[in-house]
Amino acid sequence: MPLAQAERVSRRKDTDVPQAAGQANKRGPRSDAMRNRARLLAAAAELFIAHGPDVPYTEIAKAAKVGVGTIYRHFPTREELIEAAYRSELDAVCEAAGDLQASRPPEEALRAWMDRFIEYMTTKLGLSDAIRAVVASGGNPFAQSRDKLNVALGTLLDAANAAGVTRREVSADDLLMTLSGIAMAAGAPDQQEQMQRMIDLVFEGLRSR
Amino acid sequence: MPLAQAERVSRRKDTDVPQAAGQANKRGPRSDAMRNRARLLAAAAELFIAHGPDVPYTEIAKAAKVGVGTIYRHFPTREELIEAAYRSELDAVCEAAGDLQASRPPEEALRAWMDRFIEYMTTKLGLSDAIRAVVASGGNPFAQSRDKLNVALGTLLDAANAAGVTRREVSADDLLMTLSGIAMAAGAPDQQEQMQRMIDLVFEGLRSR
DNA sequence: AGTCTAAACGGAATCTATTCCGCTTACAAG
DNA sequence: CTTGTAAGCGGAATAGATTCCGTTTAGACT
Repeated sequence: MPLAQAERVSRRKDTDVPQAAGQANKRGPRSDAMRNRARLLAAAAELFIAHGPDVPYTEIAKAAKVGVGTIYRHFPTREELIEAAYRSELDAVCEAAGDLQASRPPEEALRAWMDRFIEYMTTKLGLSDAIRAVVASGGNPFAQSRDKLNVALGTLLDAANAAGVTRREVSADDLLMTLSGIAMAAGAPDQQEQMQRMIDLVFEGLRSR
Repeated sequence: MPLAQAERVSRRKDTDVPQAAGQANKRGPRSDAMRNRARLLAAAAELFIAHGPDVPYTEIAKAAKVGVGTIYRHFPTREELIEAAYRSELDAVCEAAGDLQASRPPEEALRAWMDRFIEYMTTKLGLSDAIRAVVASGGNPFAQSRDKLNVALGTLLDAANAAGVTRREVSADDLLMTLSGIAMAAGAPDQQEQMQRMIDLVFEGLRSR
């Protein structure tokens, strides 16, 4: 049972290093490591599009000209790899928040973004059982992206709050997780109808009365 | 990519057989098959409790004195096996609906059952990433159980509707799926707090205004 | 009792995931 | 320009999942 998974050290300065605190941290990632990571990402993105998210690691490794071990080193789980490969699209979802906010009334903008997010989840991530499992599995669903998403959604939510259409008690993160849940539970992009109804349900719960 | 999964024929009379309709159906399952299935279930339940939901198939097969092939024949996915093994507990959840309804006002009963259901999901199913994935993945989350759950929840929902505390538009199945989603998204039985807030959110959406 | 057929079986064969570790290399310090 | 060393690497080895197919058997029919 792979409960505790290894964590790569990132280059952030003040991560919880066991030793003394506040010391300038070790060394950055090596250049070849960065090269490999980039090549891996490129190869993976290509293969995912071509053959779905279940392509064997050996294939990806071969395409990227690295050993399988290297994949695991950079992306301990398949989902992290998938997430990273799709990161740019997720970013687009986040950016959409700004546009929506600028072009529509708060309530509508919020709702539209919710739909957009779910669409992303079901389309891109929905392809894979595995990724659902991980998005689901506790801790840090979309790792780095979660923060960004929270900011995006938070903005919309604040606006809606300010406009008095939603209850302030609901946090962006709770809403985000609930939406993820819906995406996962509803499954494939069919189920469209049920999914809409589920979002409606949540949206209703969000609304101030 | 294991998208379309084989389906066993059940002994129900009028399942969607491709051939001519309304004809008395083929033959029932063979006696040895039923024996094996029962033994498999018993062995699996025991091993799941003892070693978690990830016990290798070979172990289960050995314990049940069958070949691995037989496991796959009866339960094409690990999750179906797990679900079947835990069926009785799920039934208990369904039955709880009756008790709750008898002992509490509709709104409270409904809410309590929602909590109960989530508890089941996170406790029993929450153990395994894999099962979340499948519960999630499209089609028929908990197969046969889904019906039973819908009936149970439906009863409570009807009562709440009758009492005027909830909006009639929300169907039991939509609610059920939304709850599953929450259970999956929230992950482990920690996250308790966030989960409660998410349920609150949905419950609020359910309430008539 | 004997025969026939579809259902069911088992487990070897195959495929993929994941770990592990000895070798290689970037790069900082001297 | 050396050299020391931790970071990084590859891929063989291991372990488990899943498929496949030749063999066995329940049970219907005679």
